[in-house]
Formats: sequence, structure tokens, C-alpha cells
Amino acid sequence: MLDKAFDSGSTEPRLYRLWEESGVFAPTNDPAATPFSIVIPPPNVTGSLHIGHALNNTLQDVLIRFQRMRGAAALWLPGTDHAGIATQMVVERQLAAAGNIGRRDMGREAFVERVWEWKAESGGAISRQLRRLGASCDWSRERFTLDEGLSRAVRQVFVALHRQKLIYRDKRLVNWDPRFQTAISDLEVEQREVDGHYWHFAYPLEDGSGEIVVATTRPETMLADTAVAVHPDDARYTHLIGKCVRLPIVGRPIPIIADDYADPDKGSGAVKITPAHDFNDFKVGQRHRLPMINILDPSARINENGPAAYRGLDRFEARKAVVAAFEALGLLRGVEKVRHAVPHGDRSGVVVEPYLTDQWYVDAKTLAGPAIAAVEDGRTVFEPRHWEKTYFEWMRNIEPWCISRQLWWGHRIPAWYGPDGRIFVAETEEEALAAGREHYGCDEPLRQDEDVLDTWFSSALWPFSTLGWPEKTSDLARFYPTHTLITGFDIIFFWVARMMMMGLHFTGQAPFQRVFINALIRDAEGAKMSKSKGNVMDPLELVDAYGADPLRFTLTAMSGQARDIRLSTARIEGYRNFGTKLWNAARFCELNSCVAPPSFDPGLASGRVNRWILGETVKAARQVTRALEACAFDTAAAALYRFIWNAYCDWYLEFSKPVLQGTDEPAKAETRAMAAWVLETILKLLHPVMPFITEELWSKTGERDRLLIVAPWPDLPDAWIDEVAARDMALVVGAIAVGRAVRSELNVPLSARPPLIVVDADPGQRDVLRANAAIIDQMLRVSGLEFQAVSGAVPYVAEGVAFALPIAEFIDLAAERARLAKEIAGQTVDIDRTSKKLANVDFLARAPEEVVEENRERLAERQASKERLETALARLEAVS
RNA sequence: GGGCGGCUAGCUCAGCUGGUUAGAGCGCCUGGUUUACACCCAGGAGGUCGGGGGUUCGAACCCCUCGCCGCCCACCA
Repeated sequence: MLDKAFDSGSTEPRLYRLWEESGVFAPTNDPAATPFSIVIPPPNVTGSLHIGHALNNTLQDVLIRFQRMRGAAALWLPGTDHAGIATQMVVERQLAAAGNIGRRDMGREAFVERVWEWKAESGGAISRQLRRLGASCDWSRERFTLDEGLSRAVRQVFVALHRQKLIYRDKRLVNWDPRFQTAISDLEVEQREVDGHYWHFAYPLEDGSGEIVVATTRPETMLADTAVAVHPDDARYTHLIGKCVRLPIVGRPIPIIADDYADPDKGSGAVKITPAHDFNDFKVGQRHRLPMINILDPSARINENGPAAYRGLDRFEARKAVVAAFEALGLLRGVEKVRHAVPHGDRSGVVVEPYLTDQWYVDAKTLAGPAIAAVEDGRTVFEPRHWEKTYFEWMRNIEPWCISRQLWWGHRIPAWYGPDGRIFVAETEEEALAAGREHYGCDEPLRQDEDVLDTWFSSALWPFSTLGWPEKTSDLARFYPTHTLITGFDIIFFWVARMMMMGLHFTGQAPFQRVFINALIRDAEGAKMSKSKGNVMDPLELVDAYGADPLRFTLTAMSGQARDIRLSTARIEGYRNFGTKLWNAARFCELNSCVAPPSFDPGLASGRVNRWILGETVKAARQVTRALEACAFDTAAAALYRFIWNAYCDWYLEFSKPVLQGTDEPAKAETRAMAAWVLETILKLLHPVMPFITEELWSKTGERDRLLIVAPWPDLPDAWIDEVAARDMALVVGAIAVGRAVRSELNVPLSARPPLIVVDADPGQRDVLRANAAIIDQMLRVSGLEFQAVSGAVPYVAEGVAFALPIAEFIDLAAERARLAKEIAGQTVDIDRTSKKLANVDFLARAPEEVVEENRERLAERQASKERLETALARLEAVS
């Protein structure tokens, strides 16, 4: 006997263990099975499961469970990302909290060892949390981006790209994060609106003939100015081009140059040029071969290139000092407050500085070509399609990708430097030394590059490195390219684009056929969830409170494509109730000994009600299947909900009661079998979204030869759809539903059991109603059918059949009059609209014939019911 | 400045390539101890589909325009 309700707390972990131990998460070895693979977007190893992960991984799990049941060799490959900066931060913070010495004092080797220790202790949290969600990943294939295999792939890719001149070392401006003291890529820079000032400074002309005014929001950079630019056509300044100004404070003469970059409409029209500390100025500096003076040290303090009085000052202190100096010199020409966007490091949160350093770059432009083409010609399709625009936009304007990071945790760059600075790029130190020997003619000591690679460099290889590349493994042959990638739009640039580039370059094939972009989760008010706002919803707490299934169903149902998801517990509660509803339906079946014998062939069922629910089941299965094929997860969830609750529970099980409680044994047997068979089918169809409750019911409602997780997906023949049964049952449903509304509106007590009078129906309809009299009796609470009109009965129409309920003694005349008037008004509106349409010659001439015909039938039907209602109203008036 | 998405019932959202009276869940109101289920059952109220214009026999859906809301990219003179 099933318990009163499903206990998720005790059942879910038990079932997950059962699945995992049964080995069903690994793809089948059946060579005939079509491979279907997904690689997980590897969460940061430092991470814990947040609600976004819950959504993303639920959708992946729905898809992989669906494919597994369909018989595919379904592989969901899990793993984690070493997450350079994030992880290094966590461990450094931990060291600090424990009062230990810092990273720099520890030294590189000891620190990295400490990070590995940390990883061993607490790095697996997110994998455990994914299990609680029910994620059916193949844990035997779990990968980590710093694993030996993946590291080897990274080195090989680096060396190959270097050899192909697609990786190179360059001295240019980078975004420098002074807190972490590392370069970061453009994508890791986040613009934040802050309050600041425009300071207007006068630079005196060297010959004393006047001054030129420039404006800046970063006064400290003037210490590194090497020119002032004006527009060549700016009449105010043409006479000054070629002259010099004497840079205040510093005292250096710098030229006034002509460059289009200067915009006559902005400020004074003259702009200070600081090539070493501004991206635009850098280009101007290159054009004019200006000196590049770097005045900042790695922590953004003024270095030895600044005036003595400023050395060692933090950039913001230096800013104040520079402004004060200008004021003291009488050269401050104005200050305005401005609110402007300032670049910040997305991890560190501090203002980043354009900074002149040597770094490694990937020639992204070249790699982007094939990646753009693959999406253009549809080898890879984004879902929803509009994200392709975003992808193209970025890919077509891509900049060189700075891949070196001045960190310790990550893949160390496989480049070695000789005593003369010559670079040897090789996969191993031995190879580098050998190359050095060949070059120098003797053994020379080489020093490996201190830097590590951007975390996203290894992630870019994820779809093939995790399958064993560069080895030609059977997994690689079988599961690459992967089928679908499910991820968030926030990492289309960071990750998806780069996987496309690397995948195509190294394997010749796009790494996935389809990229499904899932929405972003917000709180019930629409705010982005963040710890600082305190509005985060912890998925594990939600699992504790409601179970994994309701959370999964909620996320699936709300995964509509084009929008942010606002999550509320009310919704989760609703789907918890849905699970309970299913549980109780199963209890009902159990109570009524509903089991489907192995020999049961639903197609041979003869009962009208059974043939009807069979057809509905086929239709529901079609809908769910089609929706999941198309990643229309919300549509699948809606179809399941409707079918299970509104068709199976509300109608079919109610219809079955008179039979199950009756004495017609053959009918009883068929209904028992059908009820059980449909329930079984429901468990299968619902399993991808609600795996736990369905697996539990599967095991408790019948003798099973296998787990539900590997049961075959329902593939039901259309021939099982019986349109006649569907039409017949629509009549029964209509008679009951409309009749109930009449009773309720007229406040007829439930105890009243009048007969149901069938006023006007054709013989076939009468037969249907007669055959279902027991159902109608029970559900409409009437006492049998009568086929003779009685005066004073309250009429209603359903499915074109006229019914009446003799309930005169209960009714309030005024209420009934109001009801009829309202009904008539409703019909009148529709009749007017439809007849107007049919009177329109253009409509008749241009609308398709079937639409015209539909409207004709509709009009006739409405007019008939209106007449009936009017007659009834007239009779009522006569009584009163 | 460039681009994207959204604006449909009190709330959260469905409504595919234009064609019945625009739907669901939650909430609300009314009535229910019908032996699967009160995490339930039955019924009900509630929307000029952001505004305006256009195309069309016909527009929530297509076009134009305006208005909000959100996001992405660029911008620190």
C-alpha cells in the first residue's frame, strides 16, 4: 500500500544511489544506439549550486533522460573548471583568515600545493549538489580542467597555435587589475556607473604665447602625457600644430599634434594624449610614434617614471595631488561633476587600468572566421535563434584575446626563455631544452614563463578535451561533436564562441549541433539574485522544503525562451501539489486493483471511455515528445500537467468509478488495465522532468523488469486515436460541465438529484448519453436521464445538444432570469459579430472556404441556442 | 551611440507561420467531510493584449511610430 504522500526527503537520495550504482548514467554500449551527448558547462570548482545552475542542469537532465529512454547512447559528461582567479581568491582568503602567511611569502610551489589540498577537501561540493537535483551525469567520466589529460590538450593546442602564428606575444595595452595584479580580458571588464569629475587643465605653450585647455577624468594620467592632439581642421588650433606645450608639474615639453581622433565638439577640442594609459591614446601614439611612458607599477602606484614627489602614491592619491598642484599653479580652468561608466574588474571590483605589458594573445580574428561560417550555414543552430545575432555581432568585431594571466593557479604557459630572451614554445621542458640546445649549440638554462593561461582557454577545449583528445579515443569518435549545449547567454562570448573557434580549428567540426540558451533567473520582484541583495534562493533549501521534483518541474515550466525567469515559492508549491496529485491517482489505482497484465493491448480496448483516454494519451505523448525534441521544455511541462491533472485525474478516473464499483466484470477488467496502462505511460512521460516520484511509483505499482530511468519512451500509434470516442466523450463532458455550472449558479443544493432531461439530441447522441448514464448520474448528481421535455425545467446547451434540469423548486426566479439574460447577451454579441462577417462580401470572396463554412455553422448553432434560451426566458416571465 | 528582449487577468506567464467567445497556474469570491487526493473537488468574477497609426475580408500576432522596463556592446574629453 502506498503511503499517504510521497516523502521526497527519504526517497530521493535512495533512488539516486540506486541509479548511480546500477550504472544507468553511462551511455549504453549497444552499437546500434544513436549517440547523443551533452557536455556540462563546468561549474567553478569553488562554486556551490545556485539557482541558475539548478535551471541549467535541470534542462540538461530532462534532455538526457528523454534521450536515454528513447534508446540513445546518452552521455552527459560532467566536470568542473579550475576557475583561476576565483579559486586563487578563495584560498588566499582562507589563508588570511587562518592568519597564515600570504601567497607571495609562501612561494609559488607551496601555494599551488595548498590549492590542490583545498580542492581535494572541498572541491567536490558542486558535484554532490548536482546529485541532489537528480542530475544523471556519467560520473565515471567526470573531468577537471587541470587534470593531466586536459592539461596535455591545453599544451598541445598552445604549441600548435603558436606554430601556426595564431598565438603570439605582444606588447600592448591590456586591462590591468591592480588588485590581483594580472591582465584580464576585455570580457572580464565590467562598466560601472560612478560619480566623477571632469577637470579642465591649462597646459601653457612652451613659447609663452598662451595656453591650451584639455579635460580629463583621470588627472593622474597627465604625468604620462606625451602629446596634445587637435583636429587638423579645427581653425582654433591649426596655428598651434607642431608647437609644444610644457607639461605642468612634470616640466616636459610635449608636441601639439593633428589627429582626427580629437573631436572639435568635445570640451575645448584639444585632447591630452597618454599612450601608455589609454586605449584610444595608444593608437594615436602609434600613429605619431609618440613615446609611451608608463607611470604605474603593478599595484597602480606611481612608479619611478613619475615626478619624485608622486612616487609611491596610489593612483587616487596621485589624482588628488595633481588636481591640487594645478590649482596651486593657477592652471585649473574648471571642474564639473559627471556620472560616467568606469571599467572595473568583474571579480576584483576595483577600477582597472589600461597598462602597457607583454602578454600572450590569440589571433581570434582568424579563428573566428570558420566559427562564424558554421553558424551562418546552420551546422550549429542557436535556440532561440535571435542569440545568433549576438554571437555574430561579437565574432565579427572580435579583438585579439589576451590569454596570459599573472596568477599561479592554472595551466602554466608552455614557453621558455633563453638567456637572451629568445622564446621556446614546447609541450614539455625537455623539448624546450632540446630546442634551446639546437639553437644555442649548447645547453643553456631556460626559464619557464611565469604566467598561466586564462581559465577560458582550457574551457574552450572542453567538448573534445573531455572526450580524450588529442588521443583518438572511442569516446571521441562516438560522442564528438556533441549534440546540444545548454547554457546561459552570459557566457556566449566567454565560452560558446571560443569552443566554436577551438573545436572547428582542431577537429574540423563544430562542437555541437545546437546551442540552447536558457534564461536568467531573477527573484519574484525581477531583481538579479545576488548575495549582497540577500535575495538569493538556495536550490538546496528548496529541495529540502519541497523535493527536487517540484523544483525541477517549476524550472522546466518557466524556462520559456525569451525572458528572465521570476521564481517564487508559490509556483514550486503548486507543482509539489501536482506531484501529490499524481501520487494519489496512483493510490486510487492501487485501491482499485488496477494493474495492466503483460498481455494487455490497449489498442484492443472496446469501452468508449477507455478508447477515449487511450487517444488522449497518444496525443499527450506526441506533444511531449515533439516539445522535448525541440527543447520547448515549457510546452512539454504544460502538456504533462494538463493531461495528467485535467484529463486523467479530473475526468478519466472519475469516469472509471461507476465501472470499478459496478458488477460488469469484463468492463471492470478492461478499465483496470487501461487505468494502470495510462498511469504507466504517464510515469514514463513525466520521468525526465520529475524523475524521483515517477521512479518510486514505477517500482511500487507493478512488477518491473527494469528501472524507469531506462524504460522505453512511449511511441504510440496514431491508430489508437479514436475520433468517434473523442467526440462522444466531449458530449458527456459537456453535459456534465455545463450542467454543473447551471446548478452552481442557481444555488441548487448538492442533495437535490433531479433527472437530466435530454430535450433535443439525435439518436446517436442519445445512445452515447444513455451508455454513460451512470457517469452522468454520479458526476452531475442527477437521477437518470429522461427524454421528454418538462415545463419549468432550466435549459442549457452543450456540444449542440439541448438539456434541461427540472429544478424549478430550488430556483430563485430573479437569479435564473439574470442567468438567462446573461447567456442571451453573450450569444447575441457573437451572433452579431458572426453575421456581420458573413454579410461582408469581401470576407466571403477572400476568406478560405473552410473559414466561411465554420462561421456559417457557428452562426446557426448560436441562433438555435439563443432561441432556446429566449423561449425559456419567456416561459419564466409568464410564470412570474 | 549601436543592438537585443519585454510590455496579454491582481501576480507569474502561455498564446506556432494572422481565422471560434484571448488561455493556464497562483491569488480572490461562492459552495462542498462525493471512501485517491483539503497539497483536494465543483463553480465564478476578472483582460478595449503598453499608446497611436497602417496593411488585411480579418491583427495579441505583420509594418511604422511613440512610450515605458530590462539587458548586451561601445564610450573615462
